[in-house]
Amino acid sequence: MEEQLSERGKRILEAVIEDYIATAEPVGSRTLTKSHALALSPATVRNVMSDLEEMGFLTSPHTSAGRIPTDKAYRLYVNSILEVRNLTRDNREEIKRRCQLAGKDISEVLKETSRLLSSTSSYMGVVMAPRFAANVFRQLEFVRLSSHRLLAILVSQNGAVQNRLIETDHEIGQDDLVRMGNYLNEQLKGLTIAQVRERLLFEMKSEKVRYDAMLSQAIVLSEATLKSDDTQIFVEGQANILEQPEFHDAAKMREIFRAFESKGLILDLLDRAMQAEGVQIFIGSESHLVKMEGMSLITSTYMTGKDTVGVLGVIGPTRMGYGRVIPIVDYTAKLISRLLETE
Amino acid sequence: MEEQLSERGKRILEAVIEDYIATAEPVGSRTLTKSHALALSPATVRNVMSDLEEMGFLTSPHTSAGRIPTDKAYRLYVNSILEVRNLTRDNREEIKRRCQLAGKDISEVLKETSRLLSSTSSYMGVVMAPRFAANVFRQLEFVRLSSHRLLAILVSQNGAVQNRLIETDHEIGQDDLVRMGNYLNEQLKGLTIAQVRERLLFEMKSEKVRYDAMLSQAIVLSEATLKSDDTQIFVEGQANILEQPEFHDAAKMREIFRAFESKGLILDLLDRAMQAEGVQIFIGSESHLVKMEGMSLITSTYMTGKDTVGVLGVIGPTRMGYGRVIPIVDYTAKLISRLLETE
DNA sequence: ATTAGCACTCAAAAACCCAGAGTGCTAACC
DNA sequence: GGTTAGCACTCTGGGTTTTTGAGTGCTAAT
Repeated sequence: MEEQLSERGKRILEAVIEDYIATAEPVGSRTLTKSHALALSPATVRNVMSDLEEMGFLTSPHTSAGRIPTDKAYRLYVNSILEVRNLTRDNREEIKRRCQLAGKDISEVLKETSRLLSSTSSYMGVVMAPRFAANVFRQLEFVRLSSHRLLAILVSQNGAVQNRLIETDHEIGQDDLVRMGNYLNEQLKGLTIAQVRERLLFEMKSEKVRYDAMLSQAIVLSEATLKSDDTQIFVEGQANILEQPEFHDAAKMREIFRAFESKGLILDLLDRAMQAEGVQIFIGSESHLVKMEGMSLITSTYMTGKDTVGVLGVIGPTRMGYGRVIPIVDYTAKLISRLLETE
Repeated sequence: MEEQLSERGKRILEAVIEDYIATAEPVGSRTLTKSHALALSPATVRNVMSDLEEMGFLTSPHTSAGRIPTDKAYRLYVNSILEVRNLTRDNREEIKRRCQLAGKDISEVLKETSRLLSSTSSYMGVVMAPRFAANVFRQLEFVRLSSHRLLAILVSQNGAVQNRLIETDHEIGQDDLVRMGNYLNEQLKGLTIAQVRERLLFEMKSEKVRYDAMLSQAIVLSEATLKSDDTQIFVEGQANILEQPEFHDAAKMREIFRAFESKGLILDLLDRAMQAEGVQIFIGSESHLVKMEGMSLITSTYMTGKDTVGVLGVIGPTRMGYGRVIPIVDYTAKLISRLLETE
């Protein structure tokens, strides 16, 4: 059944996919012979297309329309037919220009990166901030806001900052805070955030801490700081998606927006993408998420030094310009990695 | 020309508005007499409606459709007809429950507030973070990330945090940073952020600093930290807007999303809303922004202590449930003010 | 002043028709 | 054999026409 795909079959499949990517319309034998210079008659093409349909690479929405590629076809396409174009110099320049971290908040940089991805690809950009837990602890700082309220600021090696408001039962003076801070910073130096957490839980039970009210207070506070590691995700350029003809229909639009409103869905996907290093492509139903039907995701991980710390990418319709977008994602990820290098 | 509106006229106008709010369909004399128990025949109602149209309170999209309220009508409605309902206990409880700042990032709290506004109103929630420049300086902290890169963390009185990555030319040691920090914190205590900035620019030129390389370095660094006060705005629940029948049409949807993509538009509006204290309502074209045609904005300022520091609200179609939404916005703003109190 | 009655209007929905793009099949062709 | 021309058939989308029904404005009666 699964007979080998002939060279000609491939060529025609490619042509169909490219036509469909360009027009978003089902493509028929006739149009195909015209737009692509295949030295074949429509009738022949029809036969081949019929075969491709049988093999599961094409479907027709109804009997007398043209045919559209299936997810399986896209998969084949990106795996073995597509040749990735190089980025133009302009593109590269623009990306470099807009990924500049000096003088900015780190999350601001990531948001800008997301915006950048969206505007250069003209689909949706998505960036997942470095997972905090995997980062290396750098410094913990307490700032007293009022008698019962203080602010904990946690800084990681690569410059990511998290802060938490903390309400305390007892009054705490500024000098207490400084002492606590010093103690903790000493203790926790060089650990990853996840390790820090373990350490704190462990210390909570130790003899020494048990008899020092202030220390135990400090531990409790920093524990509070660490829990709830809500990973930040930046999704930008949703309006771009609305431009795509396949989503012109209002109901579909709404569905998509609802889906992306809670970041949970994307988080799942990106988490999965982080398992492997480098560029990855999820096509439509491959993600096994119903909501992602008709959409593809191109991601790449980025790193600081040797550790994969995050992932970024582009979400668009399955019918997206893979050849154009893949290098954008790839290059951007590499650039971010370079920027985040701790030297 | 501008004759006085009769009592009956008001009653009917109210009925029209309420019907239109409920159905989003032009309302005719017949339907009106049925839904609202007016002891009048359709014909009479027609006459009155005709008068209202002449006075500019109603328009008809075409001759044989019902009528819809104009912006002017909404204005009259919210000013002198509408009676604001009280919040239900449930509503109040939910708002309280979800506005909880302990253990969270301050911007996380604001984002959640925005989400809350959107979900309780079922329109779009919007929150503008406290304008940083107006805040009172609390602490400035430098963290050394690597030999040429450091992180400046600026904390304001109410717990808002901004941080910036800074690249330096010369190498700077950790102890230098501590000394700089101490010096600056001493100097800048109690000033507003805006004043801090002025002060720094002034100090840059002073004799004392000119001859102390380290100090001048510190000044330059903190200047870098302060510039670009990008006010954060949180807009949530855009998908809610898509649910509204008046935006079912795809082109309109896209337009709205494009408009809100750059936060500039909203920023303008919110800035204006911040001029006056308390709840404010902008109806459709009143905002003089073409993009806001067909949309209304209900805002309220919130404060820490006696100072107005930010503004939050709900954006929806002009045809929105004012009576329901106004108290939501009002209550939320008050709650946030309470939470931000420095004690 | 109010209302019943009536002729008139208009947009939206339904019904209808037609052209065009596409298919599958068969038979001829190289 | 693979390829192609020819043909009958199918379906969708777009345009036109018809119908329907809610709504209006006016006039005349209450």
